[in-house]
Amino acid sequence: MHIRQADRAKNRILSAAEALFAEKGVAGVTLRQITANAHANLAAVNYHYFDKERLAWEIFLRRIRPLNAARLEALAKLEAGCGDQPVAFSAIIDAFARPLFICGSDPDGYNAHSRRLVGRIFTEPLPFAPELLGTEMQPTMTRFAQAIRRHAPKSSPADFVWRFSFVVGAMHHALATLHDMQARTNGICRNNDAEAALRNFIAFGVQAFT
Amino acid sequence: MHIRQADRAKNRILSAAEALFAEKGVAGVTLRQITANAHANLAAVNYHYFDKERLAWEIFLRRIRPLNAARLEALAKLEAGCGDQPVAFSAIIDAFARPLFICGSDPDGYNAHSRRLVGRIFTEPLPFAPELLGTEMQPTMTRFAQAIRRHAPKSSPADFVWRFSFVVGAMHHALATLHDMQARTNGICRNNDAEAALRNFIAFGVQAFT
DNA sequence: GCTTGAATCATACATTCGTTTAAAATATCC
DNA sequence: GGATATTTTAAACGAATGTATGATTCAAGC
Repeated sequence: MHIRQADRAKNRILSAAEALFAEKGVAGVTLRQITANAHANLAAVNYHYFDKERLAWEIFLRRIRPLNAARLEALAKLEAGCGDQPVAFSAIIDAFARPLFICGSDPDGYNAHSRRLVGRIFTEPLPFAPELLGTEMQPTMTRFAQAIRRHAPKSSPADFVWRFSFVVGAMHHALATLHDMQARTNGICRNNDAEAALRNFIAFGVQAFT
Repeated sequence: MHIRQADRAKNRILSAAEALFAEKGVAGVTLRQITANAHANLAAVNYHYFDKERLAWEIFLRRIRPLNAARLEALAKLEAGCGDQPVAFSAIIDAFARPLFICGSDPDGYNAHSRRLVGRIFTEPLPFAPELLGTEMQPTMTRFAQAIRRHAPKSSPADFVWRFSFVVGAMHHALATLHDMQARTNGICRNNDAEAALRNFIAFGVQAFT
């Protein structure tokens, strides 16, 4: 039943637009490019997503929401799992970063383009960026900031916040540039090597807070 | 002599466009917005800069070129200054970051918008981005990577390259989001506090490589 | 098989985009 | 101060943009 031909175009548009937005930014992509890559009609975007802005909103939300849910769930499971004994610090960083580099339980085609898209979130200039960051990202950020601060050597609030910001920046920059690592490292790193990125980032993040 | 009224519009366009590009990205800004903010005529952009792309090119180059020159000069002076004794490691990170956060000898109106613009360089999707990064950024990057690697405990080439990439990412993310720190740190940090950002980043960078 | 609702399609709309033109204004130099 | 070069201006251009329209095709239920 219901291998609906109906939502095929709708989903093709979602994938094509995600890839294009990740490469060129939302403002740098036209609906005609999207529908051409998706092998769909121009009017299909407005039919299925009302307008370009809501399409972008849905694309970002489709990734951010399950990602942050996975991060919070991993952190909760972590803190609940080991009773009163302190949580392994690297496990917190892992819970923070792994869903961004390697998709967890909610694949839905999470790929290199998705990573690059998520890496754009903080710098992509969108009308709904403040709301998106405020409602979807900020709670997870403060939640992890608290967890990290609890398990790391104390420093002044300002020092800690700066450090946290740097670590987040390193992570998102890595996501946004993972597709181009080979050229920028003179061939030492491979492109889109998410496993290596995650492994190295965890070590990096652990050290940053200790 | 020659306080030319002539290039006033030319310079006003440069400043207005830099601020707008920093906020909304190149693709998200129209020539009409630029010329309106610059109190100049629409045709002035094409007259003084030929087209929008060359305007963007000049804007990025105006910042990157003196910045990288200042960084390389600071590093050279550092290595020449202390004979055979090892260079203070924090001084290398300082030479790397200071020209980005606080303008050195080549002000020319370097300000909060300039920082945000420079912070965009790695993620801004421009036709000339590969060339810009390759010819202007890459040499400085490899030069500092060598200097850092020489004065830091040895690690495998891959590990070091990952770490270097993370540090660069942290730096550029900080530049790109410095304007919005107060909201994202629940009021702990001030907006556009470049001195605090630099101070904290140096400590962060030193630790990342030791 | 026919009807109904949804999806796709070709096409056109009104704006807005970057760019061009040519005249008006301004600065520069002898 | 008048000739010359440079800059600014208003107006318009074609092309490209997001969106809307109405017909057509498709899938499903009775």
